[in-house]
Amino acid sequence: MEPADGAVPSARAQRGAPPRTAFLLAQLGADAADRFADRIAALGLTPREAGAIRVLGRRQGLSQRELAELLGTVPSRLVALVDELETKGYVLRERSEGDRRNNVLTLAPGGERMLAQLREVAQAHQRDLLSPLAPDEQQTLAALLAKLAAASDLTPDGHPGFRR
Amino acid sequence: MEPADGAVPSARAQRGAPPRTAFLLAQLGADAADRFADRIAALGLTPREAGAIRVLGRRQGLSQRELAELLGTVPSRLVALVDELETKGYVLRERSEGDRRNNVLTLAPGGERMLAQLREVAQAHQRDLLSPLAPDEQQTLAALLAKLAAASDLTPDGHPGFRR
DNA sequence: TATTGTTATACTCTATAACTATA
DNA sequence: TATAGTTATAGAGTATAACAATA
Repeated sequence: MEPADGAVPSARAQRGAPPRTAFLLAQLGADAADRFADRIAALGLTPREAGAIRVLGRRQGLSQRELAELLGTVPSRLVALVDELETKGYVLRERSEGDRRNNVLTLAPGGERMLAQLREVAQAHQRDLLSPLAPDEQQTLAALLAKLAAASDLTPDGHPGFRR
Repeated sequence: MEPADGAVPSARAQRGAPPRTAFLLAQLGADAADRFADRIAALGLTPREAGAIRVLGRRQGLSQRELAELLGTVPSRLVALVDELETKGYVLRERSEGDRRNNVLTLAPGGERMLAQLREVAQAHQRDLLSPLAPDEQQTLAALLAKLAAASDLTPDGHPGFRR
């Protein structure tokens, strides 16, 4: 009862997934996050820092509260994070002119360069991660994961396993 | 090679997965782990406790060092964990007669009952998690994840996202 | 001397809530 | 009074290494 290798013998298409599939998903997801964390550690970044840079690359001018919301964290935790990114030259933090209580966060030139490096690292990471699968299998997996994500209420920017 | 439902236009089968697939895997895996943690919290268990019970259900008589190894953690962290499981009546901790330095860990009757409950919870969890997918899609996903897991060096008992 | 379980210490995270400055 | 950012404090979690018992 375990050919399950070639995938989807249509005879038992009714059955759904074998018992440990949700466990596997969690295990592989955590492993993927760990491996990505290792890669960006070589760039001197934590997963959270990388996440902040990635978000700011798409939406410049956020306030710290807005960024905290998008990252799924709390404003007070952003202080040290932005401090660090600022001293590293990746992020600019300026007082808003309209409402001087707000900070306006933008990517510094160094942040843009780091973002480009991050994209390359992410690409290499994904290539290695999915290399056991053939290209068409990779596309199938991507489509199925996208379907699951669409059905859940995960935000595109939201934290993945950014707990490290 | 079947068009796996709505996905995989075979014209671009060469291309592999779209850019954010590894990110999605990490995000969905973390979400799955969180949701499972919520469910077993209703049973009064942490993910780590559930993992220990699950492992002991398959391999009775482990020492604390062996269990630590299987769970991917450190012996000193097992002390409080086993203390808790013992007082809850799920695990028995006895001195080994052969080598009195070792503890022999087994599931108490209450632990067997809890294991049965855990299996039901895991089943419901997976059913809900994968419900956005049709049964044949679920099987396809399971096969692809299994292929990835086989290619990596993840142990069957190893910690998934058991960090909570 | 080496190993198992245990304990103790220090260190890192995190959450929570005060505090300031603006509005 | 309310809000954005900051700071402070306390709490949980973890790693590391010292320790006692046994081999």
